[in-house]
Amino acid sequence: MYDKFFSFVSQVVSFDEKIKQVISKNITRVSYPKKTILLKEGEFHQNLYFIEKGILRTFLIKDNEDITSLFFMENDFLVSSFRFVNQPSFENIEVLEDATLLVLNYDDVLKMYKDHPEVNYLGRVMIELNYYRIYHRLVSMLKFSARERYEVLMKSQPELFQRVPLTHIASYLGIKKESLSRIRKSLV
Amino acid sequence: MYDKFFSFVSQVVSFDEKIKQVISKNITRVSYPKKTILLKEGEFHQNLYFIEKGILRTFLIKDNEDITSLFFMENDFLVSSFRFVNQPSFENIEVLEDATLLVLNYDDVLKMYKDHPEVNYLGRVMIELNYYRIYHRLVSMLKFSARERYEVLMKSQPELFQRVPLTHIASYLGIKKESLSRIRKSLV
DNA sequence: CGCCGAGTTGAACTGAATCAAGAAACGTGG
DNA sequence: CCACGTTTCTTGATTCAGTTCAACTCGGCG
Repeated sequence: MYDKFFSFVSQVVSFDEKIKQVISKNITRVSYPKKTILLKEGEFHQNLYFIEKGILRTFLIKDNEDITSLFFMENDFLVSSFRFVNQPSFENIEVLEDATLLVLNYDDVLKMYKDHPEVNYLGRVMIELNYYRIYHRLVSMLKFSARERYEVLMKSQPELFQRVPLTHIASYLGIKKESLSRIRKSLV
Repeated sequence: MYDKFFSFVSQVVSFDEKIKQVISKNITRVSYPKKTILLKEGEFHQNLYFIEKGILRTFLIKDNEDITSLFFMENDFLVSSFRFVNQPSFENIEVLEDATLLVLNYDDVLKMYKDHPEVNYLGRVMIELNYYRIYHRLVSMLKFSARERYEVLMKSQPELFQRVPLTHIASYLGIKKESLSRIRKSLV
């Protein structure tokens, strides 16, 4: 049923059948077409998503400008970090490419964290990995120019450029789409 | 013995005496004078620090330039994120203000994570909070100008300006010290 | 076929960097 | 406790990376 999910997480923890049952009971599989908005600024984020297929992004609005903060794709876990501090989200979540997601209510997840140490173990490791990723993004903002950041992204995630509009990649890199366009031009 | 530590973590989990014993056995309290380098680029980070007193920073070197990525002060937990992926660190750790730290070997921590779910629970929550913090820094880099980032920091962490040199604050904000100086001048 | 969103190009502008020089503050040894 | 050297911070003049605004191209879709 959720084979892809369990085989992915088996890299981190080994779940016995019993715990797989428990987790499975809390999962719903849902498909959304692109452009679906899963969360709006100001709402409380209730869900944790595991992405089986597709691409999503989190984004913020500032002065009519739309800024992509993160992309999520196959095998990523998505929880708005506002959930960690129990505050309404300042960000939005959008489906960029038709997606099938495993949805877990985050309160259910917290309950499993308490009742089933293996689940909490998985949660800790996954967030450590996400932490590592965004920390490196932060560092690259401090350390690299726009062009360098583009080159790093191009090398590390070339498929992203095939799958999402350049506008979103530009704001993700912290630059304007015109600048991205010029950087790309200067590199052919 | 480690009252300050246990009273701080009691906001998150309630540890019984037995587990406090286990943890205490793995703790060493150490004091370092300012300017001590606790980790150098290229080394593997072995420790997790809980800061009882003092200030530390993580920083990177790029072209003879020194870039502060994070500050840590009282009640913060510090682990280099490279530890999460078992890679040598690209960053350095320096003591900025005479510090007393509780030191835990990270392998011991991992062992406690496996053997004692409560410890893993604490670990997960602390990293969630750290994730939230750096995510917001990342977002502020994408969204705000240098001046705005300065104002936000000034409002949220005014004590930082009393305790660490402006050079480090400048690189932490992603700007040069000259620019920080001019921003400060223009705001009096 | 025509519209619409996404991407490109150009010209002018601007926020922050760079380079260079001084001023102030700090701490270490006599 | 002062003196001297070192680090930290400020100021000015100039340059440059990336923005802004506006017009134009292209490809997809109704």
